[in-house]
Amino acid sequence: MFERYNKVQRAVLETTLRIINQKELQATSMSLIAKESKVSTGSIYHYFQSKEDIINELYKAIVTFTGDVVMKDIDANQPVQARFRRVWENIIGVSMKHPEGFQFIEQYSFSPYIYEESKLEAYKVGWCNPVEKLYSEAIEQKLFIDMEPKLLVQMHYGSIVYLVKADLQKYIELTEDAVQHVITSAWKSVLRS
Amino acid sequence: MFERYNKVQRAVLETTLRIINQKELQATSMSLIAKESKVSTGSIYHYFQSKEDIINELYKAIVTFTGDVVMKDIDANQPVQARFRRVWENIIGVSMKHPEGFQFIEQYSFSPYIYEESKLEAYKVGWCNPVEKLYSEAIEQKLFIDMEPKLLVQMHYGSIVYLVKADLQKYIELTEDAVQHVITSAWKSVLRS
Amino acid sequence: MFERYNKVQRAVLETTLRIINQKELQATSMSLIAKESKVSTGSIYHYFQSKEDIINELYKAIVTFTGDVVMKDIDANQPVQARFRRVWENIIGVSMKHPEGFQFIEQYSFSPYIYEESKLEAYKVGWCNPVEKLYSEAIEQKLFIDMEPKLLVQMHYGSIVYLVKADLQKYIELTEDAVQHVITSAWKSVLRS
Amino acid sequence: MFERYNKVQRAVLETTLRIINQKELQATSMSLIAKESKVSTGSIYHYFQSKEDIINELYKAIVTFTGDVVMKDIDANQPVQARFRRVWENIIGVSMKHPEGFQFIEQYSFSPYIYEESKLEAYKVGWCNPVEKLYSEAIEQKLFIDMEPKLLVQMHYGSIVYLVKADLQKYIELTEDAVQHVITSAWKSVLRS
DNA sequence: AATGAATGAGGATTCATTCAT
DNA sequence: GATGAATGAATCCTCATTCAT
Repeated sequence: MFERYNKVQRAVLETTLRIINQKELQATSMSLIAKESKVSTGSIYHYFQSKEDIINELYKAIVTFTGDVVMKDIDANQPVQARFRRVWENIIGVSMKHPEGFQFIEQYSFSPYIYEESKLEAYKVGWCNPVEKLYSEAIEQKLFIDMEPKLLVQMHYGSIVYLVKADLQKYIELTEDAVQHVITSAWKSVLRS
Repeated sequence: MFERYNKVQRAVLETTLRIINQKELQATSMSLIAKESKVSTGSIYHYFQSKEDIINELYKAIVTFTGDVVMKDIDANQPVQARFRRVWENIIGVSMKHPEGFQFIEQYSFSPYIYEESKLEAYKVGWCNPVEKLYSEAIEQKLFIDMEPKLLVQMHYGSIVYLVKADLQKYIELTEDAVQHVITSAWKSVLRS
Repeated sequence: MFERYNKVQRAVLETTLRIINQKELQATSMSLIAKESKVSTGSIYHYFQSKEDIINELYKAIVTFTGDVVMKDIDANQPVQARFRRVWENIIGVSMKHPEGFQFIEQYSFSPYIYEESKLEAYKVGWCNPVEKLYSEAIEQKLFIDMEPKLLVQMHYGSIVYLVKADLQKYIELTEDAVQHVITSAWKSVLRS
Repeated sequence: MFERYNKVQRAVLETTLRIINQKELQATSMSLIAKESKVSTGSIYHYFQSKEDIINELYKAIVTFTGDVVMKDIDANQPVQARFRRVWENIIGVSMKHPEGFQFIEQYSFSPYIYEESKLEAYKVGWCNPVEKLYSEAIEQKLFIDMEPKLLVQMHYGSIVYLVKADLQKYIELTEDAVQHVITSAWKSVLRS
């Protein structure tokens, strides 16, 4: 997840992600990060400008990683439906495989702690934009109802987020079978006629 | 929203909700709450056990209020589809009418700051349980696909949350027309056949 | 010296003045001030906005106090020479009687730690302005050479400062007799002819 | 100013002097010195024992330099008055030509940061001692009043310091003409009769 | 009941100094 | 000799909580 970073940065980012999921942002003190990552506070400040900087770097790294995973095996020559299934399978897959990353993004993507600039950068490298284009294509092909693609993507992503969250909280169990049903539901929900 | 509380408690809860939405949990200090609510810290601690207690009380109050509003005009004699529409209309309506309450619940419902006990209590008085029952009914009537009602409700609520959030962030515009389409989509997504 | 302040503020200001003279600004930490003044850091920050604020308050308090003492017994009806002697006697007197105040002003009146605003306020309440007026009077009466009064006052004050400093450092001994000679020297230095 | 030092030491001393004048001692960090002087912290610590050591070396270098400049063209055969004028002209001249050096000495000559040992060494190579001897000579010749030469020199140096400071702060303007008047004043102030 | 001054542990951050390369 | 990454004690300051009035 943090391949592009050096050893120290990676230790800090991994530790921060872990602690922030266990505890909370306000309980995630620099001294705790230092202790758990076995990197002195001084060194942390050598590699990061501030606590905010760590959080933002974490945010960008996770969004970039997720975007890559989600779009990796999407073949533009395949029919829309196949790509639709694959994209959502990938999003669900990466979310469940990396619950800490998923929860972090969930909790902090609307927080003032994340700079507007980070969000813009994230939008460029994330899966959101390509998926919106896929929806546009489906609308043009008269497959999907004629609504704002952004809106439809948010609607479907919201479903996914809440299902994965509920699964992580053990409120429901999101089996492989359920995942397939859910994607089918999403497909049906926006189908024309 | 806070009718069941006395004057002082109401002032504190209202102020806390306002500040926490403008700023953040960590920037919402007791002294700021005291100053803005014109209640001394001493008095705050007379009516609430701790800062956590205020947050939890807020959580329970909002969930209760929302549950009441959502279920108020639901008539068990009406057909499932009518109740389905009305429920989601109400949920969207109350969320958009009380954005601070909505955002607060969104941000803190998964936070360790909210005690497990508060969440259980919220479940009892919130709209979640009755809506799950409505879905059960629809499944029994062979209207809806045969999946765990909890799962379906989460799925639909996730859609709603993300659309309302996107609207509040001015990322999309959730018009009255769009709301109707969205509810139709939700209905279609779980319809049998 | 700090009559206009309350008990806590006085303890903090007195302690800060003492430490800053013994040590230095950079060695005068808030925790040391707290420990020595027996006021908790929290309380210090209740009465002062910041460390800078303490230093600036100290500055203004000392300048005000010194200004009052210096100008207290100056009678505008007395001849220029009598007032001249009395003013410089007072300045030397208060400087030697309150060496910590004197040294503090000496060390920090040119420091960026003292806000421009504090300096302006100090100028209004200090002895500098009235003494410059006395010099103007002496120049108008053709007693003193025709030079900028500000310049002459600086010149004389510099002498005094260095003599008091040298005395405090035990480099010289500034006896009562020496003081009288020094004032006579200052008088002679600017006398016309 | 730093001819007796090697290239690295010179870079460090020059940079430190510049920064310390712009900012302050506490804002003059080793890392800043390293960055601005383009000498690594490791190298700085190879040539200097500590930060204090740099400051003390700076102090000694400036005092030595100033002493040399002030006494360079003083001819013991000239009459006392000529030497008196020349000495003070030189002191004012070097102070105004090297304001950073002047301000540094001013600020730190009474600071605990400067070791007692540095001050003693400075006394040996500075202009203070020779000028005191000049004053002794004048007293012996019954030219000057019979007071401690050290005291008189401090008195006159104080005047100069305050005038130069006031000029640097743009509080007054110390023209060439004013300088001559000031020296005349100093001369008159200690003249017998 | 109400007040708000007082507390001090804990927060983020800096910086003189060391040391492996 | 030269480098600059690493260290961690110490910095200023905040804030949840208490308690005398």
